Amino acid sequence: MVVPTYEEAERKLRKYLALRGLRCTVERLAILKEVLEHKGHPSAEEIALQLSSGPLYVSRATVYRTLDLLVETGLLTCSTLGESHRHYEVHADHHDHLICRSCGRVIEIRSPEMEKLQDRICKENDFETVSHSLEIIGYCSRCRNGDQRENKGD
Amino acid sequence: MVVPTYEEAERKLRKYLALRGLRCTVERLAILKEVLEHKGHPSAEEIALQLSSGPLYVSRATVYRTLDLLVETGLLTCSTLGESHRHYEVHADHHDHLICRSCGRVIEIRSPEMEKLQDRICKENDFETVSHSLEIIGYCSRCRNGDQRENKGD
DNA sequence: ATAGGGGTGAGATGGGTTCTCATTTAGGAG
DNA sequence: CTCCTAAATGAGAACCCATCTCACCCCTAT
Repeated sequence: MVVPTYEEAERKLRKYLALRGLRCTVERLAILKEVLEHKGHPSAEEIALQLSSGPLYVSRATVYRTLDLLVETGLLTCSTLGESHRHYEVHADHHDHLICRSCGRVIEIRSPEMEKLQDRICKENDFETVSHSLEIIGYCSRCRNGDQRENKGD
Repeated sequence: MVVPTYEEAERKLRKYLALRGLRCTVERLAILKEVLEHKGHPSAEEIALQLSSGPLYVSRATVYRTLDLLVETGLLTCSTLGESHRHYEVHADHHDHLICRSCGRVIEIRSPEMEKLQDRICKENDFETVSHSLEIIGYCSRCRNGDQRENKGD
């Protein structure tokens, strides 16, 4: 829905970099494009792997540095999805995650009520939100109904 | 509030272990006690460090194994608090965390409405909850009012 | 006391991430 | 267009957190 096109994202990135005297490199653009095109919640590793099958080699160090940068710009968001490493995704409309412990499926949920409630809680605590993440770990409908086949949609 | 005393916790642990033919060792009790006495959200590292200044040496491996065990028993809960490693705390009434990006302070919040809303979302998605965690990253009132001194209550 | 299995410590191992530093390169000044 | 400089990259080491392996220890039941 509010997922930005690559062009919009690139424009935003260029602006962010220019304002800070940082450079817009082919590596940064390639990484941005890779995440935008990835359907799912890729890890840094996955992005690096994907890129390695493309025409431009990008080192691991650069992938990590750039993902951090893209999170700072607000173009991406980062969450752990119940695992020990980070997953990235395009920052569109905020949503939360239901994570199935059995098959690994990640269900995205959007709840305006949840957002409103969180805003209220922050106001009550005089707290200024930068980001927030709600992760619910459990078992999805498919797995609860005995359909145990692994279908990692990630 | 519903924080168990050490005696209650020990009793619960002994019961859990006995039921499964596992042993109640001095190391396990020492780690349990250490977490109960820690005001905050210690990491495995911190627990190990704390113990090392006590009379009983406990290896890192045992600290990690035992913390896992204590989470399984339900005596502790585990969350990342926006960092890359785990933090543990006594499992009392469920609560969520506001984490200050500036000073590291962790504010615990309890919201029955939030719990209810989460239950509803899970029901709507035919999802069975095992655990859930809401973490809000931002800036706390103290830091927003220019009081930048670090006061890691952790 | 003895066997058997759970528990521990030491250290290796592993995955994910960050750091260091020499080299390359973007991008503005001339 | 060329130069210059600071920013960015790549290679690999280093790091941190966590787990695994395995020899040894020690309960507990027989």
